[in-house]
Amino acid sequence: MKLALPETERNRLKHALKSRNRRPTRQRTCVYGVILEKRDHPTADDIHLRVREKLPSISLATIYNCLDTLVECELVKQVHLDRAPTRFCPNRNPHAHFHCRVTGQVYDVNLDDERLSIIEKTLPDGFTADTIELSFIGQGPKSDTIS
Amino acid sequence: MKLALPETERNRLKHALKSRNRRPTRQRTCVYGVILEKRDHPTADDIHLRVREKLPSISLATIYNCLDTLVECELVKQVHLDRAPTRFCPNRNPHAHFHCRVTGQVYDVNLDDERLSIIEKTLPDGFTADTIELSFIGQGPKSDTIS
DNA sequence: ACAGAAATTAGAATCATTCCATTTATTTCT
DNA sequence: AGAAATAAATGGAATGATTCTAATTTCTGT
Repeated sequence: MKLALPETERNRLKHALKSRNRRPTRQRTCVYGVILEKRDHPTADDIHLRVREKLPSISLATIYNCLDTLVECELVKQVHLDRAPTRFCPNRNPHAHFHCRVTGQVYDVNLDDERLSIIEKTLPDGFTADTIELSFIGQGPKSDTIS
Repeated sequence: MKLALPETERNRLKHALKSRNRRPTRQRTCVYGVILEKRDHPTADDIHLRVREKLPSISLATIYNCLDTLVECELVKQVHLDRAPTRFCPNRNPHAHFHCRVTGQVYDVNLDDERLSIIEKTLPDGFTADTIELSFIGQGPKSDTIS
């Protein structure tokens, strides 16, 4: 069973888990590997399908459990778009998301410190945010129509 | 049955509906009134409870229908926080949301044009957004602890 | 190898939301 | 105004992502 998880990432996972007294199980490693492999913001279901190619008997509940753990460990972020199924993203840098109405694709949009601090300054006195979620909805570049 | 919906708002509703060939029903008027009355970002369920004080036999399905219509008419915006129940907001100006972890309260945060355009410029070429969603999660001012 | 703790599993339960078929209200036409 | 046509409201069933539960399996430390 090849997990194809690069050394760096495998170590990151191990350390993040160990520091929280969680075990690096086959399932967790594989779920993390799948998320890193194709960074297209898959849903839990997508991930389930992909992981099953490597661990055919893994259950959806386990996928959810693993994802919860990875999110706790801050290795993976959840992406919420309306009330559509949660998507998962291994990009650990500050970034926004762009949702294309036409293709349904989700893109990461890098957020530089400059802009980030401008956005933060929007908050009135007395408010402190530990998380900022920014998303754009519109038309992406691959959605050009022919007509 | 007092609907307590100010003239301006009542007209806004009528016009918005008429322009889309939708009818200004008692239920729609009342739902809109309730949302304007207490701007605390209620859920569909909250709204159901409040509207029932005026229209005791209104069904939850109708609340959802009315809300859909109001959203279509751009009189009301949906606010999504993780996968928690959708909340509704009659603030039609560009604004962000702040979610307090401690109290669960949701606040509107005004977004000036300046900042808005800076945020928009984050998008790479080829992307055009018609909607921007910005939310902050953290501690609000009323959540001070005593300890 | 053993005891205790942590993870995985299948399936049931939850719950916001949507769908459906029917009834009721509103508008339009004459 | 009254009838026909259209839109909306209604209750209940259905959906579907996610969470929970109880039982089994797998680790870890001794």
